[in-house]
Amino acid sequence: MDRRRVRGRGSGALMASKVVTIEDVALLAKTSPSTVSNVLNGRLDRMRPETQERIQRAMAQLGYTPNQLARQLKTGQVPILGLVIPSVANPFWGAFAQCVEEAARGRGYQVLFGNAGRDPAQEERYAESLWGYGVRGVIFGSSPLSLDHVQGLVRRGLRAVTFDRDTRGADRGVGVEIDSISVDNALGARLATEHLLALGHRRIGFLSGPLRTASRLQRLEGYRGALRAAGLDPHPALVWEGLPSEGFGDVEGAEFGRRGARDLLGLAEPPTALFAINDMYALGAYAGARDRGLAVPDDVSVVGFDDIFLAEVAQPALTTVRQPLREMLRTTVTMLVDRLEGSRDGPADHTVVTPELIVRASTAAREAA
Amino acid sequence: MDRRRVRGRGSGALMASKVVTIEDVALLAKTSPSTVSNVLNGRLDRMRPETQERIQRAMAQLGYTPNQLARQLKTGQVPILGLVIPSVANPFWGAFAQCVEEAARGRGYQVLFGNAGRDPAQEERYAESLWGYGVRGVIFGSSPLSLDHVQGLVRRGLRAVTFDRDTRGADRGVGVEIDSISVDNALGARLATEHLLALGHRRIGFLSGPLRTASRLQRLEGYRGALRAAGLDPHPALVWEGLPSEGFGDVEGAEFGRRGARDLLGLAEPPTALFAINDMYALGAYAGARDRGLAVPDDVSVVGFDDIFLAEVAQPALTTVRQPLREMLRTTVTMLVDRLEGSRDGPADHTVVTPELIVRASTAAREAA
DNA sequence: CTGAAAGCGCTAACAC
DNA sequence: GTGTTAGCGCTTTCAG
Repeated sequence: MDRRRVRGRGSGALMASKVVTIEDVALLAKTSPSTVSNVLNGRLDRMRPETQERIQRAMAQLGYTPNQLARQLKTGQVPILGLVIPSVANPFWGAFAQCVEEAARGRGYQVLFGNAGRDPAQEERYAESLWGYGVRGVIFGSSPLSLDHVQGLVRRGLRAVTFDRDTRGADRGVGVEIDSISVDNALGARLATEHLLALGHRRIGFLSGPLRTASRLQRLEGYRGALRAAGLDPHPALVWEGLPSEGFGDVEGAEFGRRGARDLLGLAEPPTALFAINDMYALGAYAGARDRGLAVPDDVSVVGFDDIFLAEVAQPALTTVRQPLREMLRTTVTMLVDRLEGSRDGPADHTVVTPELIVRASTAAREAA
Repeated sequence: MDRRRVRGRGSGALMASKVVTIEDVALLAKTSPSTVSNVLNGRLDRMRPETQERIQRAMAQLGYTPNQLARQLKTGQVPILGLVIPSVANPFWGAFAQCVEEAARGRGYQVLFGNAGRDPAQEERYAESLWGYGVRGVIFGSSPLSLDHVQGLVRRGLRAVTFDRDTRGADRGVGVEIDSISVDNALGARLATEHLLALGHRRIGFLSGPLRTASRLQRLEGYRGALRAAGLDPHPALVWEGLPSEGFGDVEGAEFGRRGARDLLGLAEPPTALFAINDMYALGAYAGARDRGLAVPDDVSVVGFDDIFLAEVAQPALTTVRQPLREMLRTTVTMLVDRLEGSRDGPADHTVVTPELIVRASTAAREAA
């Protein structure tokens, strides 16, 4: 019983907290720890119903909560999925995290997340620390181009899935197993650009932050490809990349979009339409257009990417390329958990899903002008 | 060395993962586990520099990551803060989580979050499971009116802080220690309402989801108080509460706001201004007004609450009551961590911070009509 | 300065 | 059926 004494001591002493253990329960229920453990693990067939009941009463009475730490120290891993994303403050990643959480819950897992702001060093630190907590599966949302920083962990047994990042190249290089899932970014960009082209636009701006991400590069390619296919020459001046030094603008996506739109629309020969790298940028572009005294879609058309829920509420409702987040993330979690639990094996899987253009009110035919 | 063998086995076997332990490091560095432990814990004064160096080399060579689980099994708690919020998909809570994460990181803590959708049972489940992981401090974002569901845990030693929920009453009732921090909701609502009143509005709608939260009730009171102070009689028909059965509309806040605005603006004697319970509702109200063929602010003025980053980007920019989230959460984390680490003690603290009205473009003087 | 040993709370053999 | 025991990887006295 003296185990009950206050624990914390020494400098920075952690505060006391009385902890009820399996042994306390066993004592009260007049049985042994292992039997209690058996009820914890659902092996009820190994005891008389009355024993079980006694134990359950004891647990309730003491307010017993199993110590997962101890439990997992044995099994070697915890039912937690790590989630590394640029920033939850961005509605897209917020929704992302939510979907992951729902899917994980369905499989009995919880989610430990970290904002890494797309900094590889930060991502690595997270992955390391997650590993330390017994987390054996992590999802990387929109990772930097290289995945070198997690290779070590992966080689040690970390199961990872990247979102929005086809890891096929990386795999070959180092021979590690990294599943990936992503939308067909090039196709999405092409759809968006073709839509604008069909509306008669010829000068189409590409609004993006630094192109340091696989998906962004692919979107740029899709945009260029569509332009070329239409016999147009992609003009570099119409591609706005922000200032590399300023980070990715995940939190301030809208602010970046605003600035970019303002810049692009201030050109001598301004674009009549803007394709934004994502919806936050697109929404920012609305404000940028307003700053220039231009109206969407009358003076400029705007297309986004992602179809976050704000796209529909926006004024005007945003035309955008939808990626089926919820479904994709359900798949992601399934892949990951299956790998963790050993029910899935074999080479890395690279799922690519097809995006869809959602036409709303932010795009219109080019003015006769 | 045979410890290195594959671990997983039995049904649902967890996959193998070779784990490097402190002992492996000690072996390679030709020293003892306790000395390695000492370098892990920064007690470098207890060894010769060369020993330390040997150890560090060994750790690097083996790719050693300390097992936090084991470590914390000893100390009894992990440097993780629990965060229970309605839904990260809501930009307000996303930003909230982000701020908490930043502040926590500054103190060496990570964040484990759960979406509880304001369901007390779900909140309790989270708190329980968090406790099981050794999490001893949790932040509850906008909790339900009653905190009974976590009292048990709190009595066992859980440190909690509630956001947006003054727990003074609860404290007295059960004698537990729950710190709280919130904005002065009544004042905020009053500021918003008075602003509208000053602009000449007399029929002001109150747009909210179910009033099952302390903060929402307080905002309603502030609104009513301001109306009465102006000699106006708060009309119940102008208070829109949604359908209780539909949940709080955290994810779909905007959708709720839209519906509510549509309802209110469809009344025989429609309001000329709307005070929304939060910015998401307010943004939704823009769409609702549009649905009725009304323009903001020309036909209806709209005021929000929170000042999420979208408020500024919105079209028109939203007039709103700002709560200084980042600062509040820094305080919250400080309070909590101080309690956890024993450097703060004593009775529960109830911080109430003063909100500020930010006037932007969504409010205008009432038309002569 | 360094090492040996005793647990933290739980699980999983293996006896009884 | 139920209890005993030996660790999981680490920290922490307490001896050397």
